[in-house]
Amino acid sequence: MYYMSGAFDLPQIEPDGFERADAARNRERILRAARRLFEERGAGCVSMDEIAEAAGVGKGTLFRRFGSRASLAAAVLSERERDLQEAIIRGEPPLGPGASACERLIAFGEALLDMLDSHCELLLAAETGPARFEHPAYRVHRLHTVLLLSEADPECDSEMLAETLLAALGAELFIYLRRMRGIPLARLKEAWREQVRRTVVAAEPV
Amino acid sequence: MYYMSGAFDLPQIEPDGFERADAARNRERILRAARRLFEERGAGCVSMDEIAEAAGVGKGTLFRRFGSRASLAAAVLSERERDLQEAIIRGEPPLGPGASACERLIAFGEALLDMLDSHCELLLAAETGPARFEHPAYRVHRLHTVLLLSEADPECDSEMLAETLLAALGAELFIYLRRMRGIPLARLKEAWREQVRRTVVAAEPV
DNA sequence: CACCCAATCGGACCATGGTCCGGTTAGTAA
DNA sequence: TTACTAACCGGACCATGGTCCGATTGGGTG
Repeated sequence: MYYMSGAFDLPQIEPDGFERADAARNRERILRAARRLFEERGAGCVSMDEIAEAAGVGKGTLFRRFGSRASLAAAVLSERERDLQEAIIRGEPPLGPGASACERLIAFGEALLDMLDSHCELLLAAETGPARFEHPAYRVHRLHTVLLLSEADPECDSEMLAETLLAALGAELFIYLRRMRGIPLARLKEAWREQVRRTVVAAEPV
Repeated sequence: MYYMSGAFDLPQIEPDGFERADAARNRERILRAARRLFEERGAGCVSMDEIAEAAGVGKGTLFRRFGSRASLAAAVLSERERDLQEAIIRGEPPLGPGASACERLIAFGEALLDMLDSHCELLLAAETGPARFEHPAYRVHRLHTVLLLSEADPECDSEMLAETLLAALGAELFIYLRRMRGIPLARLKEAWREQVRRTVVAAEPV
């Protein structure tokens, strides 16, 4: 297992690990309200004011706890993200350990595409702003990809290749291809498989 | 030459090709003011109100002519874009016709990276919003990539591969890698070369 | 229980991208 | 030159993400 366990939580602003009772209560309220509204009406059609009101909380509180809209969306997604990370670290092959690096990378991308398929709006909301690439979730995806690429080809510039490969799994592109172009999920997956296969196979020829 | 000449202009809203004298004058004013302000202070630090004021024009006019901030940024970039398209269509190899598909694709990406290096903020501004992938400039880049990929490997799903390859040249990722991670332009170019080489070479082995 | 202070709360406030519509004007036709 | 109209103009207006700071309160301390 290459990762240090516990390093992948998706923390909010919890500097010292202590949280006052009212703060904790409000955080839960906000998350519940956000989850509900996002699901009911689509993440793109819910304003922060609405979430604050639905949570029975002031706007200031909302933003102090979660910092930004993107960050709130990420927090709402964190359960799903945790599941994915769990499957990557300790799950069955091909997503988890045991399969070849190429197979694992393909499975990882497909899992991400599945997640996009069911939560694309939320992911899109989470992917706005320059902090995107510094977010713990993205870091994990990147690290995972880098390690798999290095395993497949120790010579390659895995850090860069990981970055360019992951760019293909962005929510904006996904939504465009699926919604505006009507491309089926299966074709996106096939394209990912092909892309990974070519990127990796060129190093370790069949 | 695969493209129909003249199809690559980056038109604003010019429904019937006629433009009243005052309208034309204002459009020029706006473009000049935008170009100047963007250059002076960076595209990220100029608001639409400021541009309107600098152009001596009302906000309504600004938005009617250019539709959105992204669109205005694209319009300001259109000269550069036109040069690039010219070089692709009629320029010297390896960017223009005459080189192999792989070489041309590499040269194309490097040209785009150069453009990003000198106008990343403007490109970032132009790449916001869902209309991004429908913009004439992006369409041209996509078409060019698709055709080169098909040429290199007629069997591949060139439409999808083009989309995923181009995702690696997005302004957001570029800015993150260069500014926050401090990665030199040369390394980004090398990564692009490698990515293209692997994608294409897997089809037509050396 | 009384006190205290740091953390928290919440709503007024701000900046900005984008919309709307009543008033104005460029071009045309007589 | 005049009259007419479609297009254009511009600034008031709106929605929304995000900030600020005075008032409040949780919870440890004596």
